[in-house]
Amino acid sequence: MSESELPKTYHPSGVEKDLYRFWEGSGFFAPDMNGPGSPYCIMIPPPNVTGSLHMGHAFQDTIMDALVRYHRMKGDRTLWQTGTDHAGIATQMVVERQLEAEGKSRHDLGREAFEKRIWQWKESSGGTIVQQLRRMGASCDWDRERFTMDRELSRAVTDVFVQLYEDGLIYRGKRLVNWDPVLRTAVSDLEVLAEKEAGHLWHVRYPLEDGSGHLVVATTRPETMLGDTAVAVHPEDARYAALVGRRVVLPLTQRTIPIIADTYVDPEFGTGCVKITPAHDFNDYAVGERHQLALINLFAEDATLNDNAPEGYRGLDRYEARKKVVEALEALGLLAGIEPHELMVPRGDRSRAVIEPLLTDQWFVKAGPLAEKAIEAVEDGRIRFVPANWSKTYFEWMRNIQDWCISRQIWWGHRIPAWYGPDGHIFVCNCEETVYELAAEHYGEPVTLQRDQDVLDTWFSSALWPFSTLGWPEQTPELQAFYPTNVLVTGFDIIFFWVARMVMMGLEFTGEVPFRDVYITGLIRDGEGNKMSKSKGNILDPLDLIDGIDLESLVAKRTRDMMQPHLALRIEKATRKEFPQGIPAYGADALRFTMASLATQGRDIKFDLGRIEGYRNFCNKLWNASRFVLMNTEGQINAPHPGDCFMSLGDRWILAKLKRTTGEVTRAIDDYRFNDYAHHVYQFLWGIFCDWYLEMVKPVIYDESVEASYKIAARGTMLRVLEESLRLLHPLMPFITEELWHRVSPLAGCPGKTIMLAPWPEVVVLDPQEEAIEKEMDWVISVVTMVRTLRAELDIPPGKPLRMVVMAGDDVICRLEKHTRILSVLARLEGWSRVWEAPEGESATGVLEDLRLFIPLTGVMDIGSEMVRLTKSLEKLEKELETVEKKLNNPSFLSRAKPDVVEKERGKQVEIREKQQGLREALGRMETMRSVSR
RNA sequence: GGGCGGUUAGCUCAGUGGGAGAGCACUACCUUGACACGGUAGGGGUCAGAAGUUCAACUCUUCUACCGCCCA
Repeated sequence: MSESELPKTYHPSGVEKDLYRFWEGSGFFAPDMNGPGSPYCIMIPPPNVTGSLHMGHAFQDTIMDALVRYHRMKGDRTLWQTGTDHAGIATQMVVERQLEAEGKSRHDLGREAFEKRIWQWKESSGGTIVQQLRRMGASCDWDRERFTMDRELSRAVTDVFVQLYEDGLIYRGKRLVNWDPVLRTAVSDLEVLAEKEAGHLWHVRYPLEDGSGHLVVATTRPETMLGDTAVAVHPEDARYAALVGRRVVLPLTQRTIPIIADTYVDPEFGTGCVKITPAHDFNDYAVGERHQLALINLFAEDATLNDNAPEGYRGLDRYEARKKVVEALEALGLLAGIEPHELMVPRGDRSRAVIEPLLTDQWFVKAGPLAEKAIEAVEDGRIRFVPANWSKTYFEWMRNIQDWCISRQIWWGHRIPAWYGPDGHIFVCNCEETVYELAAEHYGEPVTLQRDQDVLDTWFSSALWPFSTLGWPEQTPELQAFYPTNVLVTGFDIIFFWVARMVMMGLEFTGEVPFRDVYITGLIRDGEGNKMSKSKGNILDPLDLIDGIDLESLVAKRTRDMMQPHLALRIEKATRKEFPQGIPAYGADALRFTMASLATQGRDIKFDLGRIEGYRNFCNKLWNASRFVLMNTEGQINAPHPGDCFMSLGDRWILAKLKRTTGEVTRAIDDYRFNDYAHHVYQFLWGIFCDWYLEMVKPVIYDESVEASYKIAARGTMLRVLEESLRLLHPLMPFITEELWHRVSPLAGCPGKTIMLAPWPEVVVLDPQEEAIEKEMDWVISVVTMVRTLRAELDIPPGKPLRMVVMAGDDVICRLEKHTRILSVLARLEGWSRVWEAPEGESATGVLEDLRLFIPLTGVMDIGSEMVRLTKSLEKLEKELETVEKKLNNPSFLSRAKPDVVEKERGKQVEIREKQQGLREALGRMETMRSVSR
């Protein structure tokens, strides 16, 4: 729709999808590898392939896209590398659930068929999130999309594993790890969430071996007592000092165990006497190591009791066993008491199962040496956290880093490149054929090898993402150009999981940091500040904000597939109350702008629907402003670069303001201050361009008596300013700016295929002349505002034209003469005349510096209300004067404060006094008038 | 227990060593030829509390209260 008029309201749904197709189809997202610009690269934190877009993604993707679009416009060779993560456990669970629905398990299929099935699933349903990303307007280079299980990336994973193994940084060992008994795999400590839950504290009597009495131990897990190998007390606990070194009989078993002293015990907690179960508790494990205690592993991999437990307990689930142990103790009279107790329960972040510390053979990355280099990189500033405070969190974790358990007992993921010989000898190799040769060499004859069944933690491959996606280990042109990348945008919740590990791996394998800046975003919460979660039913789907959704669909969506169906009713009720009309379609631009405007550093975000509505309105405002500009310029002569002599003060002023805004906006983006970016561009377009400039233009282009050259200059200016501000806004609101730019840019004399590749406006400092213009216009605006205020406060109909009488010096009169047209139109004045004394009759009075302004209102004015108004103003001024004079009467202030500050206060004093003077005179006249009329 | 952060207008939040800001909400008026998803004007805050540094503190320091997050 080129020549036809724009509709009165902006409808994002009508343009977004087409524009995105146009961009993607035209290849605008790809970097020009041979271009002259400096490289700029952002790696997307690869979303989980099973995932769908949530508010956190929408937030981070907005920021990344804004940065990328900005740099692309600046002429940088810009790459936004995208892709997805294979999400081992999550993906396996999705497909297993599908199988379950068919009445099958993955074991029925077998490993190979199961993996094939996952690939099939990935091809058909794995792309949800990348399609949703497109709806956000994300300008990633889709041609370079990667998946962590791609052959090239898998090769990088294997190479890294082999090298770390050869360098002694990966080892296999039997250690206590976090075990998920439902998924039956090890998980890393980061994948375990400790949650407060209600439980009990059982007090159990352990009889002394010599029958001379008993100790009472307190435990939250009585079933593990079957694996106790000691009882511990604090070495300085006088109550038990005499008992250390003696033995107790472990109830329900035939064993006796020692009483040991260890500072780990908190004498204040419980009885000050604790049981030590080294195979089932991380702290006890450490105690056991210090005291060379035996490890008795009680659990099978599904957390049922194994043969190390006494007969009668074997095969029981851990909670059944707990019940039975407690009953048995009670029967023996060994249960001293039970009290309610709140404890931290470790749960798997995927399965929600209670995690069990379990002794198993696993692969580990020795993190210490890697962490040292990673700490240095942040210390010496090669990597910078934004906000800087996050570096503390990073250091804290890095300095207390634990070895990383990287093996998982699942099927979906990168298979560990390790083989076992007949005698258990380990061969690690990046090539299956070579490993047999190695083994043959080792044993002196060909042997059969058993490949390790485990796969690697998904985060292992994610840690390589910044370079594996660019082709590493090959030295590709992409790797040369784009690594190290410029900035990583991510949430604080994965600093440990991902950021820290990327730094370690990046430094180890490329010798370089993976990124320069790490911009850490807050968490998006709901309007009340709660985390958004399915079970709370307070999730907002970014796509629903873009497209809108009716109430019934929203309710259905929020209550679908509930883990706890009883919550559904409550969620439905809350949803109906919060969104009685459903959610209107706000469009991607409004959502993005909202995200940016809320993106203040170092703070979580309560998502406020009022904001997105406001920014939808902003879109509409921009749309209509453009509509106005187009209506008045299409088919007209519009000088693209208007000759100076025909430009009005308004024209020069808006250009100066645009210049200032360009500087502010550019600085804001460079500093990752997206809220400032949003604010400045919003303020400029709405508060300055629409509210003042376009209103100033109207009299010029509508008034037939105005000479054509001035009209041309005004039209040219408004086109130029609109065109340039569309470019300033484009990184945040790509769709509407593109749509408008296609119409505006040809008229502005700078047509192009896309605003995406139009140049970013140049930052230039304002010259003194422009600053003077700003001041001049500020004054005009003050006069207009003063008249409007008088009109409003004295209840004069806004449409009624007024005559203004002024009393002022020649220079002010001269100024007024210069700006008569603007003043008359914007303040709705019929005209004005000069006087040398305040007019006699009834009139409203305003004072601006040395300008006295009177609006004669004979017979119309309510003298009483004018007196109230004047008195109020005077009271306010009196207070202001008081604070100013307090300072000026303080000798220390005069001597110690900076001269310009003192000068400023003096100026204020003069200004206030002038104004007081004028208002007092006016008040005096009112009083006279009132007494006369009586 | 250790670490980090927050407390500013009714709500959501910026801000800074020298005259308290925005958006939304609110009040009054307005179908003015871009826009009622609009216009004009306006009301509203002892900047959590206390002490200190300073000529000057919402801003810097210390303490207290409350709220939140991470780690143990």
